[in-house]
Amino acid sequence: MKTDSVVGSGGSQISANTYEEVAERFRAYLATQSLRMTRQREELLTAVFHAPRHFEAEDLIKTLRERQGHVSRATVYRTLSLLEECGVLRKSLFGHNRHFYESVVGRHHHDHLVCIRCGKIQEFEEPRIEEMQEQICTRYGFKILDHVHEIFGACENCQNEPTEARKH
Amino acid sequence: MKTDSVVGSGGSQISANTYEEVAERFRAYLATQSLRMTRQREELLTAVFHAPRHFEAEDLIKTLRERQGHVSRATVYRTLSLLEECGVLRKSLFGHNRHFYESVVGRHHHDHLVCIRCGKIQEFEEPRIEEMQEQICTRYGFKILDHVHEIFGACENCQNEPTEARKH
DNA sequence: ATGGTATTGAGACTCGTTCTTAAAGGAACC
DNA sequence: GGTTCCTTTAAGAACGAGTCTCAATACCAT
Repeated sequence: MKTDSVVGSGGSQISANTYEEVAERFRAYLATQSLRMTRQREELLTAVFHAPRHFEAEDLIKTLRERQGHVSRATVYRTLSLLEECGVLRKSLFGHNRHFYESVVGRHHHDHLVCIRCGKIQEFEEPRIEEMQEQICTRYGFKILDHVHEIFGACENCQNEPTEARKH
Repeated sequence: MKTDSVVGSGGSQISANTYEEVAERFRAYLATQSLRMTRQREELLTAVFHAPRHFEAEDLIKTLRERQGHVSRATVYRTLSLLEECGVLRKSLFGHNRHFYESVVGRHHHDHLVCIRCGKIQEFEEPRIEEMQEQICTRYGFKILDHVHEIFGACENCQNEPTEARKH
């Protein structure tokens, strides 16, 4: 996996890599699994490439529905999983229940500060935390496959807004 | 919130605090919200107190169903949220979708290594990570309310098991 | 072009969770 | 104790995200 090229923080497109590079990686992965490149998978890849930095599965479904080339819900979910498996996408938490995806090709690993009021997502990078994670896993003989590290709270703008009262 | 008494790692009961202390905290919270202590809420609290360290909402529903004092599903979820709000319970991730709860009264903050094969949960404490989190939030003017830091992977025992092949 | 897979769409289904509604239960006041 | 005014409850319907089923269709190596 190459993750050495870097992207400035704050952009809204997914990656510094070209569509062709990403498509190539996907195609290669499909080949290793004896899976095929189809019209739907290609269309999805394009949609993902043009999606905002952080998007939810339903967004993608909606986007694809609006175009002529319809792709079914099941296929969207199936393909998102494939893209996750081959390291093109990463799935994160948007609040305690919802998920969002983001493209990771050509980007450094990072985690998120999620504002629970306005939904804003701020990325952060902290290699020292990653390193400590590794140490912890070593300590317990645990083989790390994946992790979720999301911080929920209020972004600068939302801290001043009044809080809602409990509704009975 | 007092969280200064400590509990050894590995026990299966939830906390060093007595039931009365926890009940008192809950009652106090209810009072501040003009909510009432009811038979159901009391029964749930007892069930939570006797639940294993990490449990899911459905476990609790099942447990309560087996006793005479039945509590409805909706009430269980409502009460779990209340217990979370008042700092008695914490909700964490058990795999990318499922949730589990654990009691936090009288316990140090910790996070989890979750084995995705056998489901074993290993707790870990790393104050330096927490501290860095704080720093990051300060850097972005973010007010942290909550965080999720779960590491998924294979525990020592499960690392040797063969992996399953893709099913088409 | 053929054949053997892989893939797809549509909708049924699951699962965890929340909502709705009428009925029952507290609490405060008389 | 009775009245009044909430709050709470149970049961099941509803919800939303995601998965499964399966017959029809698309790939692609030959």
